[in-house]
Amino acid sequence: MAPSLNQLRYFCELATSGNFGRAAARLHMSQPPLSRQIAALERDLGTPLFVRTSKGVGLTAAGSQFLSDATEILRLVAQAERNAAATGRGEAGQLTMGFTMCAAYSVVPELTRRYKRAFPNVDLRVRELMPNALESDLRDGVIDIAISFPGSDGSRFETRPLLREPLSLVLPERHPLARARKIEVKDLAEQRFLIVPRDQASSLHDSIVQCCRAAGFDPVIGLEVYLQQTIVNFVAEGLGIAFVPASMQRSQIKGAVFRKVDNPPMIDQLLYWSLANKNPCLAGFLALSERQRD
Amino acid sequence: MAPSLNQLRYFCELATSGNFGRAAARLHMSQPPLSRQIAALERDLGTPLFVRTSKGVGLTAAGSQFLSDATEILRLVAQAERNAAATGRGEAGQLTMGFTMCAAYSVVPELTRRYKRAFPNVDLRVRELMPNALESDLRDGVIDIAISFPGSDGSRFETRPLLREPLSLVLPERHPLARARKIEVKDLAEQRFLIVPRDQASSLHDSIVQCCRAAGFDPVIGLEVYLQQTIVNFVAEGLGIAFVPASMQRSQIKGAVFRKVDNPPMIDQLLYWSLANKNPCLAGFLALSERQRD
DNA sequence: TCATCCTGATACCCTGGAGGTATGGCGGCA
DNA sequence: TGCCGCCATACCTCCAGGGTATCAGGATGA
Repeated sequence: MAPSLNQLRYFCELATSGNFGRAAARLHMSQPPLSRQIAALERDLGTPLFVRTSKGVGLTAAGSQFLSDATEILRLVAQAERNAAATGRGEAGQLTMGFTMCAAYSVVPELTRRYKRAFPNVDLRVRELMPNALESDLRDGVIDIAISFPGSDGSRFETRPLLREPLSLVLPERHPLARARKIEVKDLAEQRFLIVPRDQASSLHDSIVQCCRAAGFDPVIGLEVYLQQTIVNFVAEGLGIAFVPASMQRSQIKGAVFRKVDNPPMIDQLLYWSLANKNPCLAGFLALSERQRD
Repeated sequence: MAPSLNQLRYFCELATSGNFGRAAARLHMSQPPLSRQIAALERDLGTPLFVRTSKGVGLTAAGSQFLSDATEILRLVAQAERNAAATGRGEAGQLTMGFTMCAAYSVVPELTRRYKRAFPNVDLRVRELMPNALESDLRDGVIDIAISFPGSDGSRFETRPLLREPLSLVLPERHPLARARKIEVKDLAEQRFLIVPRDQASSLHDSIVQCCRAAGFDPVIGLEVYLQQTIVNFVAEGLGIAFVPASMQRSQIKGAVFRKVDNPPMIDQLLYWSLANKNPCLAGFLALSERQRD
């Protein structure tokens, strides 16, 4: 017969009290059942834990060994209770956030900082992913939250707008337009654009194309590039010009300059999550991201 | 209400089985009480641990957290049971052995080697002590076992003879007698003896003095020295000659040579222990030291 | 579409074990 | 020697935890 947790508690109290009567009082019970429980424990373990004398009890060698083990067990049980409760409330556990690289420059840093402060015991993990990978990872539960542009089909997920930011024009530093005091979209009609492929980030692609059309021309696509970061690098190398999220300016790339334009294309950063996701940490994150919006 | 160990067992089995019916079968119980116990556990912890579907159960985030904690707790409980039982049988725990330095050269190495092999889980500690300190340390429980010469008053303790060994004569290497083919005790009548004080090790002291008297002279005491090891060092320095346990030869001291003599003084190494000592490891040690004698 | 079969939950019963009180036996102490 | 404090034992009570029977709901296949 295995020991019960109550027996461990009784044992620890008796070991520290050194006397059945006092231990029983502290345990809010009478002395005889305590005697019996300790006797049963010793019988189950197959060895005496206490030496009984006329003025109390002392630990045997097996008793001291068992005292340290039992204390540790009771500590862990209390810990496990707290852990489970905290995890259930979303105050502990693990939360994985996926985002496209360029979101990392705008909302993600501030959001993670605030979340870590509000939920210090949650293990927050971040993953940088290609925009089209976010959807499958979100569905499969690889990530709990995605931060990205409006996608091809986000209808399966819940969304919340996080940020609406203008796109900035990025030019090679020796480009003639880099010296202009003011740039309008129609000035770009003859330029070669670097742009993300439509199947990767339709909203970003479409936003740029429609902005050009509103200015009276169809943009000339020089090269299709997946990552915003790479686009900026390629612009710096003189491969063309591009519209990228304004927050990309924070990445200091030598050879590329950023310029504002009138009526620029706009892009939304959205928060995606799945209602099927039962991670309790999710609720805390959503509450926090909502507060940020206010 | 705190969880019970049974609830932890039920929880772990259910978490691995993934289904109430199968888990109940493996636990040799019926399904309804299992359902109730799990429900009670969840109520006590204040958070659901499982998501129930029509084809089984899955863990929530709190559930996975609790699974790892509960598994660890159950492992520790089993471990604690084994520990206590082993300690009770003297197969684990701690045993402290005290001995005089010169015993370290004869019986102690072999004894410790055999004990460690027979009881690998006992933490065997050794202490080198002055002969007269052994008695008080044994009485106070600082050491469980003492190995020493017959003392002034060992009557309070149990004893068992371990070894009876002759004393060897130790001489400075340039001493005239060092070249003699044969040495008798009476040849030493004019020599200055280094000897342990009588209050430190009466039997060793008396054995030497009586051996000399049997050869017809009272030994000339040149210097009284506490430790056998120091005696050998002082002989090497030319301060006198001495009788020391033959096993001291293993300590290679430059400048000292050992010689056998006819009818040398003999000395016993005794094992001392106290009946009041309840350390379960003691019995194993005694059984083992008895077998060695055979 | 409905019967069937799986799932887990609920209602009710019954027994064993844990706690309570009263008391016994024993050693230390005045 | 009688008293006091210690722990163990005897006996009672009650409820927690297990059992059986059954319900409720979703999947599945004829």
